[in-house]
Amino acid sequence: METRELRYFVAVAEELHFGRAARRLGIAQPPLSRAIQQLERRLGAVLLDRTSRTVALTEAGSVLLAEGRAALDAVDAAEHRTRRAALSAAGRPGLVLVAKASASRELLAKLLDAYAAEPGAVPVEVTLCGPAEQERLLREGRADVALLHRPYDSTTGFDTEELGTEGQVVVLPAGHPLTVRAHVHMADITGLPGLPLPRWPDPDGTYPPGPGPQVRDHAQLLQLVALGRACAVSPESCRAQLHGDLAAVPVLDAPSVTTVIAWPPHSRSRAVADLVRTATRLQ
Amino acid sequence: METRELRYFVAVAEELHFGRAARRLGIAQPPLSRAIQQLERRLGAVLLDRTSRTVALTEAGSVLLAEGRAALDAVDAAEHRTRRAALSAAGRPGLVLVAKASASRELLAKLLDAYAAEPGAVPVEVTLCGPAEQERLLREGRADVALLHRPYDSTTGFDTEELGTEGQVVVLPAGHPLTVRAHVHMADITGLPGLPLPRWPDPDGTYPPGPGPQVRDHAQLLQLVALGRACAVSPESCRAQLHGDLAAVPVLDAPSVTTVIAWPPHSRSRAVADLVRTATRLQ
DNA sequence: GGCGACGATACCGTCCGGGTATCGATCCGG
DNA sequence: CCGGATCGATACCCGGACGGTATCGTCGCC
Repeated sequence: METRELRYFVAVAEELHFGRAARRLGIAQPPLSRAIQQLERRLGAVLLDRTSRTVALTEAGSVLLAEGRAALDAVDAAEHRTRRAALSAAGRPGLVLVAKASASRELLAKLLDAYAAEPGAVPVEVTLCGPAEQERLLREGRADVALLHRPYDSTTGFDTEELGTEGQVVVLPAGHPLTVRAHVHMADITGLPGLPLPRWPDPDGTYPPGPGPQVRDHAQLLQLVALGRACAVSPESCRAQLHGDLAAVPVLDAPSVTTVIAWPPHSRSRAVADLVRTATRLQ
Repeated sequence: METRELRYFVAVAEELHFGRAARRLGIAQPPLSRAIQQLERRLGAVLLDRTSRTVALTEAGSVLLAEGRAALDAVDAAEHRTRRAALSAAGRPGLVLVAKASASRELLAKLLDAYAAEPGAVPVEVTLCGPAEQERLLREGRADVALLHRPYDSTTGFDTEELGTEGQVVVLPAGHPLTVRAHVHMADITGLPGLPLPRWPDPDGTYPPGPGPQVRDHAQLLQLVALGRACAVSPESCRAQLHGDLAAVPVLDAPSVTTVIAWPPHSRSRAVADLVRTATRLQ
């Protein structure tokens, strides 16, 4: 199977419309129809049920959609990592580490300092981004390592090492009645009048339906909490980032959050291995 | 990047010889040279240092070799899984489970029975193979789930659930002086006169140098032990497979072995999920 | 210094991927 | 019930990319 065929199929499977898919791919519709037919013939499988009005995925088709996306990601990753390897041979950027903007600044600083002190350390570029984006960057080979937070981030398909576990706190506007409590339970804060929990985007960038404000990152969220429009359940370490308008109370029954360092398997890079080793030795 | 280019590059990178690589690919040498040049131009990276006498991988080249192999595996996997999905829609084979021939028959039987009793269970085909082969089958999409043994098998890039941990025993010919002991340590059995530990093949099928007989599977190994030509350190559960000529003694300081069930990430199959859930509920 | 091995280059034919035009089927409005 | 619109499939044509053969340039080696 050629990646071209895969790209074509994925486009059609996502659009469920040959015309739109062809436009997205920048080709005409007839060659696309032909390519899909050829692919089906070669695989000996019907991938799409099509009438002249509708296109639907078959069982085999949805398997190929999922697997094909992963395969295309792997090919893209190979390309990006090769380019990056060529550049870093010619000079600068050694490693790209991606972390959520809300990640513990303390842990990150400690890690970078400790690694920089290692013999043979290479320059580390830090990319901060919203949640869910990290996974994509790592999968596509635009980053070498990521700091992820289980159970919120999926570590599926990556190698990981645990760096530490912490409980969670609820972040509230200063002066909220609950802030006098030594601790609370989840039941105390779900459905708090006027302070809904926020909605985070799904991996595809859309928001699940329901109440609560839509947020993209932690700074936005804290802003909303300070404005009295939301409350937030976050790892304890976020307390270091709270200012006077905000208060935090431990939530006893919230799932604890594990910070992990994650990297793509097949990574043969000594730099990644060194960084991971440094990270695991931190505590 | 097209998979054709990747396949070409991987062939050259493995052979380090354009002529041989071309023969392996079934094409002539000039088109291969051209294809590699094109790839290098498109990537903007030198992948191979070549003189008219030698070919060597650059840094970027070895990155592309590792990443490219993984990407090609992913593409092959997509193809195989799609074919299998199309077949299973048309009838039989539901899941392929791959286990080492030496795996605990007891656990395997329990798992298969329990899963078969689940509502909506599909037929499970069991493939037994030597160690290291499982990883390949799973990665290439020829199998859906595997029973692996940490730390011997690499679970890199797979999702896993632990099924249980057990200690190890040393398997000796019946009547050997050590068999009267209640337990031993590793130091007692390394360098045992006339009873070396065997050598297992590396993932590429070759054997590491050193003393000790070469073995491919557990049955071979037990045969050798019974013949008094080797001793073996194995998980406790192998005791169920020992006959009169063999004896087992616990090894206190051998690393304990964890049996895990592993499956490829992106697996959206309900059958795999059911089987895994069944497995984790076993104990 | 000449021979042999090997990768690069030159040149050519063919097949395949992509384009335009059109068909056939289905849905929808009147 | 009919005509237009929409959408995927088919027919046909063209250009470029891929593969093959012949040959060159270079390097190592006897």
